[in-house]
Amino acid sequence: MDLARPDLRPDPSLSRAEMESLQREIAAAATFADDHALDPDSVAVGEAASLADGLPPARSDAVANETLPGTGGAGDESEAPTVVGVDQAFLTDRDDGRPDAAVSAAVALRGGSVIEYASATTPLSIPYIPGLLAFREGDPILAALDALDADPDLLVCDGSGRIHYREAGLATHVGVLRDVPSVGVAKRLLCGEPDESTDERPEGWRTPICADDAVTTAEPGTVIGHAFQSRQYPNRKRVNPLYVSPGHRVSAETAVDLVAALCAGYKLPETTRLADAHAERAKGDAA
DNA sequence: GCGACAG
DNA sequence: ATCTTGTCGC
Repeated sequence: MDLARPDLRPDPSLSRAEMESLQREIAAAATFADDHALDPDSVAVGEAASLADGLPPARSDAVANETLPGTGGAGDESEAPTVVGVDQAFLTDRDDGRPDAAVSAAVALRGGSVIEYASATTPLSIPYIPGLLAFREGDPILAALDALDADPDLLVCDGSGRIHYREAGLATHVGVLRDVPSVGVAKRLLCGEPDESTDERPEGWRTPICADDAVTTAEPGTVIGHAFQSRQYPNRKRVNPLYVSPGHRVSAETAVDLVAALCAGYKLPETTRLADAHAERAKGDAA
């Protein structure tokens, strides 16, 4: 599976206490600061993909991904970073409470357009438990990333990163195991407290999420993410904000700037919309 | 015991 | 997350 930190890979038979302990190690190994200075402008998506008539085709981008013989290879500044969105759908046996499987999708974007789709189907180990989501969805996500040829400069995960009881949400978990910059985008708040009320805020508005008593590994008041109003209707009922947090190697501020740049008129960033749609397609193909 | 709890 | 119909508004 090519993990950057194989020592932190969860054993399938961990107890709950062991999973929580591993999360503290993962959080300790995580960096909640910008080290490679990903520029939000370089990942910006101009126009939203229209999911109405199917997913957009993956643009062939083999040349840009190739290392030319005799050339340096690393870090071509003229090329836009590869941003990979991951999401999953689940298969349930209709018959009698049979165990289900996760269908994970990874979609790679460069310069605002899709360059590759990948997916993987993985048996599920544990049920959903708040705070332990990464132990259910982590391996399936890694499997989808393994199926991807492109190598990510940034991962966008469906769920929290640092906004987590032990600062080790799904985005942090995956980011640390692969040692790749990552951000978490959640539709609901797991823990922490918004600085200001999130009611009826205009598009583009944001406020810090500060650690509260539920966050056991951080001083109360530590900024662990942001609420971000990515979308708002002019005349209609309110839209809930997104909860954006650093996964790994990204600061809270940059995380929300990156997600803002990846939004193109919908509540969810394009990476998430496309990964969600691809997971549904793959699920349908399986069934 | 009660409340809170990503996907 | 998943199971599902209609409904409102741009």
